[in-house]
Amino acid sequence: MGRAPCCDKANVKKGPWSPEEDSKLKDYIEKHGTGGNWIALPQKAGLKRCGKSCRLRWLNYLRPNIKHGEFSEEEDRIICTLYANIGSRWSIIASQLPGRTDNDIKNHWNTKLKKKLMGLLPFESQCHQRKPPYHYFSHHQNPPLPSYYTPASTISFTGLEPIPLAASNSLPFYQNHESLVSVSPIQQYHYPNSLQVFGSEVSTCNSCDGSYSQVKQEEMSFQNNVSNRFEEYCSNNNNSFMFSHRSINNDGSHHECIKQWEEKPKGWIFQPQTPLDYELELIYKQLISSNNSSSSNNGYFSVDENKTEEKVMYTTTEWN
DNA sequence: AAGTTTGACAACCGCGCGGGT
DNA sequence: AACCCGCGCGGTTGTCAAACT
Repeated sequence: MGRAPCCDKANVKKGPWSPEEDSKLKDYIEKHGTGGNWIALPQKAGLKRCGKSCRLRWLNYLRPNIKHGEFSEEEDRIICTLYANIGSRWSIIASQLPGRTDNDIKNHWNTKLKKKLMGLLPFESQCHQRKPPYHYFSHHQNPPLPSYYTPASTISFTGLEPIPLAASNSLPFYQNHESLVSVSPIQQYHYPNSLQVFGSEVSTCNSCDGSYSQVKQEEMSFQNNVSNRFEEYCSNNNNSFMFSHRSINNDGSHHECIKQWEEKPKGWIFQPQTPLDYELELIYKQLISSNNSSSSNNGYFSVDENKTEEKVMYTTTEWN
């Protein structure tokens, strides 16, 4: 037997609140208070609403000193710091931000801050979670991704052309006629003086058939080509970067390769520039840390456990 | 201009906790 | 100790407007 409903669902109004309902609720509470009983309140206030609905409306919208509108950089920073430490305890986080409600913060996190964080995650982690960080494209000439990243099913490296970027200090992108390799600058922080190249999430490689050797050669050639371009870039920018990647063969073994995006996404770049960006980077590091200590869901983001091996490989490889 | 997609926000739902009996 | 019940929380869904195609 389930729990008895808190109200008669058939006789309560649902959906958006009208100004009249807001007025009734506000007037009643200002005169009489909540009386410590939300269930009984709607009837007393003359509202055809569930008590829980009234409570939510009051707490999130009608009560005095509620702050609406844009979150400040400082508020974002506090949210990120607290989230990194305690996770999605929205009520606790809200208690540190006067005028903000837990619902408000939760929505803000889900619609903005989390997406920003997702822009810092390695590609493999992003593939199973959220949409690409579209807003980071605005700084560059590269057009946005047309849709979700999709796994590459073929590998064909015949050419390699750098993709010009608007910002002269941005890291380069490289592509051949079917694939594109991007660089994840965030790795620079997780592994000092190192970077990794990453592409599609494909976990098996069709280079495992009879033509393996040839494709492997092309892969290595492509990788070397990118490597050379990269070293050139790095030496021009006084940095020392290395990159690599592995694919999982059909038999479960690994081999080194550069991954690709089949739909020719033009890549994205994120470089920390503000205190908030560094807060997000902190969360990113903690995610990596928790990924290393446990192969299961870290509690912040759901991660496909089938990808754990690859994910850990990314985060434990030493680059010198 | 119309249809579709995306983003932001509001609201709902179900569960666990804790106080009262 | 066991049960009931309301509250609060976090996850999820719904709605609507703006942006995009």
